[in-house]
Amino acid sequence: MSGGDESLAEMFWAVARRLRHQTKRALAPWDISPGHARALGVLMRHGALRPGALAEHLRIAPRSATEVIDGLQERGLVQRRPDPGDRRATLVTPTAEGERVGTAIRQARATEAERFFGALSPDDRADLARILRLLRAE
Amino acid sequence: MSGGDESLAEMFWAVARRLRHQTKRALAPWDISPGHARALGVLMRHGALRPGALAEHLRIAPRSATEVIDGLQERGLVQRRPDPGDRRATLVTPTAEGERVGTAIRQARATEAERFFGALSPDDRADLARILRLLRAE
DNA sequence: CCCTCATGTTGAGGTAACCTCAGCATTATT
DNA sequence: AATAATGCTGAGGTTACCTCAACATGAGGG
Repeated sequence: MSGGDESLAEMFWAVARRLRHQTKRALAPWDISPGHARALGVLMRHGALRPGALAEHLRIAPRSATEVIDGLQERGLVQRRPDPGDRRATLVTPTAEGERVGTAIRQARATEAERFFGALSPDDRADLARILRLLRAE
Repeated sequence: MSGGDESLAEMFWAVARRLRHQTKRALAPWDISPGHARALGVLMRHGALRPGALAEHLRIAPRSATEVIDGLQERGLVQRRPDPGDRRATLVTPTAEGERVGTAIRQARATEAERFFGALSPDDRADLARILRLLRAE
């Protein structure tokens, strides 16, 4: 029983590593780090966010969001503009280029995920989804 | 179809995060980083390793193994001694304290994994194990 | 109205975990 | 022997985070 569980965790991490490498490969064409891609994704879903709010979504310190935004801005993927409602604050939005890249990344990721989990039968996928939901919820 | 897969990946990462936090909690009593714990585990399984071999097991650069070993040595968990068969080389082994801590960590981790995956029915665990094996193998 | 306190962002500086490259001591090959 | 390969580590760099303090602005109480 407990031996079985130990190897469940091990197998889980082995799969996680494979999935991580694969997503990294999927990102390679854009030469963007997973962290930056994640931030861009959040910004695309929300449209405009203050650095502090972005930090919350990414679960990093506000100061660290500043750096992520700096990086994306250098690449021309996002822009800062003053928040019209609060002159302390800044709003960050994807640029047109950012939208383009973000969309392409989302699609590439979906394709890679399809390839990854496509190895499973539809039944297995359904089982996996159900079990993951259980493990996530708790 | 592809939508289902996208969220499979998302769910997978959500579970991974939960599992990671939990293992970190399990490690807290020993105030040791996941990386150090992993290295100690490898050393316990192999008995004595050269830094280079440890690096291979951990999939890091040889130079980085030196640093991991430095850290474990400072805490008194491992020791270096010259390789009797090759005077260029060094052998790294857990100290008595290292064995003690390593064993305790292994047990704590097994207990935590039990708690984590214990939420599943035996059937679900079997399904998960089978599916993870498929995803890992490929 | 003004004073204090809270909030939002960022500069300065730090840490952990990795990396490469070069140097030194050895061992292996020719 | 001389040359090449191997094993470790010093020096120094990168990335992705962190905390703490400064500064500007906003909000509430007297």
